[in-house]
Amino acid sequence: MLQLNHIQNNKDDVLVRLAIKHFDGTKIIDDIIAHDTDRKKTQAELDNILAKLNAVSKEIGQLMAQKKSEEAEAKKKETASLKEEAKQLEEKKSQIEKVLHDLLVRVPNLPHVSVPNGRTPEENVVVREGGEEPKLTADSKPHWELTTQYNLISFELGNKITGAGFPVYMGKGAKLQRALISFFLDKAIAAGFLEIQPPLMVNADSGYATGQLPDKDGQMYFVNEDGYYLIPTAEVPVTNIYRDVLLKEEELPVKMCAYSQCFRREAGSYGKDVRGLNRLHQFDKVEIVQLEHPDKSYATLDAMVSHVEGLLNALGLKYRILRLCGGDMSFASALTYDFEVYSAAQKKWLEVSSVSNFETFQSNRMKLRYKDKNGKINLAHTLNGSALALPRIVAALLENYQTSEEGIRIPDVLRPYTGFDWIK
RNA sequence: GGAGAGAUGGCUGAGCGGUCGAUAGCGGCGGUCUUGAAAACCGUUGAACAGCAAUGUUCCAGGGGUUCGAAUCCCUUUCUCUCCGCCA
Repeated sequence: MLQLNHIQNNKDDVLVRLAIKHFDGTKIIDDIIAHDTDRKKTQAELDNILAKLNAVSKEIGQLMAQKKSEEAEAKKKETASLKEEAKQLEEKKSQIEKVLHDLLVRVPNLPHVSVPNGRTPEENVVVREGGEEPKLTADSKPHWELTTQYNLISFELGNKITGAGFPVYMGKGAKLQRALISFFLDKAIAAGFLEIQPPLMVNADSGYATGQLPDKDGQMYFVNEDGYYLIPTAEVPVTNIYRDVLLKEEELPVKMCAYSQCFRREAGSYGKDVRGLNRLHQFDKVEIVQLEHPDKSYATLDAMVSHVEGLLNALGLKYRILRLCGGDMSFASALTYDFEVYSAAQKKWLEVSSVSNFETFQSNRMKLRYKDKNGKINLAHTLNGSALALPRIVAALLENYQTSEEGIRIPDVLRPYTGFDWIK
C-alpha cells in the first residue's frame, strides 16, 4: 500500500511510475487525494466538536463534585446538539476511510527507477547468465517421460486422488524432494536465515498484509468453513510474523527462511506450459524473507540474488537472471529479479525463483516499523525470494543429468542428502 | 463440544463511572558517583491522526450499546487459561 503523504506530495511522479507497470492511475489517484483531503477536513471538524464535548463533561464532573447539581443538569442539556453533530461526523469519517482504504489497496506498488519499461516477459532484461549447457544425447527425454521410466513421480495417481497438478512423488523421487529441501534450508541457515515452520493456512488479515488480497483473491484456495486461505508461498505467514510489530533499529535486519508446500489455483493458465512439473497446484519451496533498513534494502536484494545464484551454481545448472520489466512485475514489488534454469530436453527456460524488494509496500499494510536512533518511527523494507522452488529444479536436474546408459546422475552436493549417486 | 475465569503500555501488574493515557515494579534511555563497571541515587520512557509549533483528538483484545462522562456498567465476537469430553 502506498503512503498517503507520498501520493499527496508526489502525484505526478506516482502516475509516471504506475504507468511503467501499465497501471493507469489517473482516476484512482485523484480519487484518493480527494478522499484524503476530505478525511482530514472531517477529522478536524470532529476533533473540534469532541474537544468541546470533553470540556463540558469535565465541567459537569466538577459541578457534581461541588454538589451543584442544578447547574450540572443545565450543562447536560448543552451536550445534546454537540453529540448529534459528533455522531454524524463520525459516520461520515468512517465512510470516507472505508472508501479510501478500498481505493488504496487496489493501487500497485511503484516500480524502482531501474525497472525496465516493457509489457511482456520478452521485454525483461537479462542481467547475466551462468552455468554450462549439458551435452545431451539425441535420445534425451523430457522429465515427464523420465519420471515414469524411473518410477519417480506419478501424475496419473495425483489425478486420481485429487486432480491435475497434484503429483505423487515416490521412492527416489520422494527422496530427491527431501534432499533438495534439506540442501536449500541448510544453505539458507548457513547464510544466517532463521528457519521457520509456518502454518500452511492464513487468515484474511495476513493475506492483505503481504498484498495477495484483494489482488490475488481467487488465485488462493479458500477454506470456507473457517475463512482461511491456503498459502501460495511461505512469504505470507513468515512475513506476517512481524505484522503490527515495532522493532528497534538494531534488530534489523531480520532474516528468516522457511520450507513449505505452496498452493496455487493457477486459474486461467490451463493449456500452456502445464506438462509434467512445469506448473502445479501444490508444490514445495524454500523461501527466504528479510526485513531491512530502507537504506540497505537494495544491497540486501543483491545479496539475496547472490545467495540464489550460489544454489544454482552448486547444482550445476545453466541459468540466467532477469530484471523484470514493469508489465511483468507483481502487484506488490518495487524491483524483481527472476531466475530461470535451462531445460536442455525441453529446450526452454524455466522460472525457478523470484527475488523482490517490496520497499514499504507490505510494511505499510502490516504496520511493520522500526524506531531509529532519534526515536523516530519508520516503515521497514521487506524482501523475499525463492531459494528455491522445487518442481522445475527437479525437472531441470532430471533432464540435464540424464545419460543414455547409466541413468540419471545426482549432483555431488546432493549426494550426502539423497544417499544415492544415481537414479537407475 | 460442555462449564468456569480472564484479555490494561516492551514485560509483570494495579485501577472497577469523572481530575486516568492510566499507580507501582522490572526493562530501556540520560545523568550523578567511579580509573572503568556494578550497586545506589536523580530524571526520563506507549502509539495513531491533524498542526511549523503550542496544542487538540483517538486508542486499556475487536465491534456495538448505556451515560453529560466508560479501562471501569451491559451485549457481542475473537483469543488465552483451568476443568470435563473427544482425539493425532
